[in-house]
Amino acid sequence: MVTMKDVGREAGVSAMTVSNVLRGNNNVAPQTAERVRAAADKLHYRLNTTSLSARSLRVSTSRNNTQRGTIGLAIFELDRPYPAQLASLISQAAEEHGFQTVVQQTRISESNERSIIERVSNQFCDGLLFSSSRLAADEIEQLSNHRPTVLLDDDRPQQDIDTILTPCEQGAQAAIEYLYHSGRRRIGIVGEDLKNSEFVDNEHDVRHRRMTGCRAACDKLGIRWGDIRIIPTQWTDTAAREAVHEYESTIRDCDALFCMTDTIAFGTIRGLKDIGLDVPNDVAVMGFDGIEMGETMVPSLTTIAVDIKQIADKAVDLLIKRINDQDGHEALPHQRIVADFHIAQRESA
Amino acid sequence: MVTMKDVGREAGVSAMTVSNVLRGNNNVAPQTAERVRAAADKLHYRLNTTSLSARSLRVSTSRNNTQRGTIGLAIFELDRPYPAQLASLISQAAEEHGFQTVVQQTRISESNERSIIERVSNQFCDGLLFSSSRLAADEIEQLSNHRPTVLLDDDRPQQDIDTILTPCEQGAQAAIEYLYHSGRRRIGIVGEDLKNSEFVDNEHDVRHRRMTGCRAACDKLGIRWGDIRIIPTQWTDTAAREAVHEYESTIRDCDALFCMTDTIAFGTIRGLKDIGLDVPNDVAVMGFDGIEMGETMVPSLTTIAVDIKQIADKAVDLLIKRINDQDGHEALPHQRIVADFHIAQRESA
DNA sequence: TTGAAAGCGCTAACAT
DNA sequence: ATGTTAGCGCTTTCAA
Repeated sequence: MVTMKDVGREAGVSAMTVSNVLRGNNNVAPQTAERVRAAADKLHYRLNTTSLSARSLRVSTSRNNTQRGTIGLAIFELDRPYPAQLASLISQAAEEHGFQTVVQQTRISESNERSIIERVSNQFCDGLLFSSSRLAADEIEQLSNHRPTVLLDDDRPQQDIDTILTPCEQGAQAAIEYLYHSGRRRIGIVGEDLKNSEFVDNEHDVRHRRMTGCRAACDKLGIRWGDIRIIPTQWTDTAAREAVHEYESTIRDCDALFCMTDTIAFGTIRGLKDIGLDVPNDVAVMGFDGIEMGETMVPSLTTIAVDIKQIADKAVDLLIKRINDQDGHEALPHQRIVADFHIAQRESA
Repeated sequence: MVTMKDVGREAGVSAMTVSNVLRGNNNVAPQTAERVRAAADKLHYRLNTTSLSARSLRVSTSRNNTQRGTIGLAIFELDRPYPAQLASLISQAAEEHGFQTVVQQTRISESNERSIIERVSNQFCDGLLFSSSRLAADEIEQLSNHRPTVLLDDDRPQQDIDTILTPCEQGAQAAIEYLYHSGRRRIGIVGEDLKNSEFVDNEHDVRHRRMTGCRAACDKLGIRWGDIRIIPTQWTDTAAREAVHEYESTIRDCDALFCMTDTIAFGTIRGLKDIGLDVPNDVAVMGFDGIEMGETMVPSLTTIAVDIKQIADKAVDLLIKRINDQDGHEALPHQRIVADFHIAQRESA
């Protein structure tokens, strides 16, 4: 690495003069400055910014105004539409505040999450955004050395921490009611995943919360919960498609299916086509999330369209507030925000 | 800011002992270590990594044994299937080598890319993966302080740098030939984007390379290039759908459409449905990329299925080799690798 | 098992 | 106009 000392030696001046020249201080003789610039150029000198910050921590000079922060986002999957869209929107929201976002994939593994915090977030992020974390809030608190943190869709009752939630109960309830009011009476739910109980470790899980909404709808509408058909599947399109095949007889008994995510709905519609059922004539299909793809697909997807941009914006706003108020002067109480949604009424239901 | 000195004072030891405890060096008495940890916790101590790197620039010894590396991936969009899948696979490949991946979205903006390198990658990444970069290789080289870098899908002829490419020419040629050999004679191409020429600044652009493949196929098959219909559109599903509407008369003149990406094909199929054309009976549709969604959609998408996993694996392998051989002892020549593909023959063509 | 000293690259403050 | 000194928070080295 080429240092200012090296450049100084080449130009026959001290490192200090090099520093002055390179920062445009006008207390250097023009011809000296020219010599220094030539030397820097020749040696391919680059300012080492890390050493800069060591000083600027205390000094907080002009340079600190330009240097903005970094947000770490830990998300369970990068290659599914919902988390991908969320990550993209968060990245943009942060950018508008002058923050850079670094995204990391957890694959819903605790050890991955630990590694992310310890090896990356902890090293250089000013704040953390954790989507569907497996870690308890106090462990995050510990591992992250008390960095500002906002959780996404983690509704476990924990000690003070900010969290932003998708409207699981409300949305699921609205979906069932929508199907019912459009005249459907033999309703099925695709997406409970009892086989995969390792991921369902508490009743505050997204899955459970959506199920709770379904039950609430049934109670309200006077449907016996036992009459609802449940089609279990993992939360991917291919698994959902296979589930439709596997549970064909159950499916054929339904005139409407509520899928716990849009991705599941996507696979479900494909599965229905495979077994010769028409959407929405034979079976109405409804999703949950409101991913962009739902509008383009054939048939277009009626769904609980969560305001994903709102989630991104609020998460970033809140996190940046926490970052700027590290010492808790303002003592904003910890928030629990539930995002808005609307029913995107399209072709599939 | 709380420093090691502060923690040391609290625990009644020197800063050095604090450093040893916090890095897990086992040359500290257990009860002393415990006291130090308690003090650090109490004071909410945070390691200041900026000062770290100043030293480790030169030293890079023990840190590297225990701590594995970090790869920075800069990618143009997070919420489109192809880049999302690529990012996910790269992240997994890196994980298998014990590397953590941090993903950042460039939105194809030069200033974003600069900011990513300067503010993040440069600070703590051992190597960089740049997908469809707008920056010239030598600028990356400069900005990154000569960190190991592998480019993805950037075929500009540049001074020595590794690059991994999608098989644009070969794949596009194969697509046109496939359509021709299945009996289609009125072929259209969806996805040239002449309006958006700011992004087409050189003939080594992915767009141009795919077009080149199409021309090669025409030459080989004896089709006059002028007979090929071109439907311009931006590379998103919604834009493609609108393009179908806008160019309806051109479209109705076609019996086959080659779309420059799967996402475009997705929107195109929707657009065709809108104007009452059946896929594949009225119009065959073929895509390019091989994203997973293509298999599930209705109709399932015949496409040039690029071996995305291969791209991810090779990129990560190569980058890690470069990282481990920083001083160029082995002098592996710079690579230009073109990924494999196959034709995924499905319903749409 | 512990800590003192030196120094990483850079710059503010103070000489010369 | 130029250079010297000191010190940012941390770690390596080496002495106690």
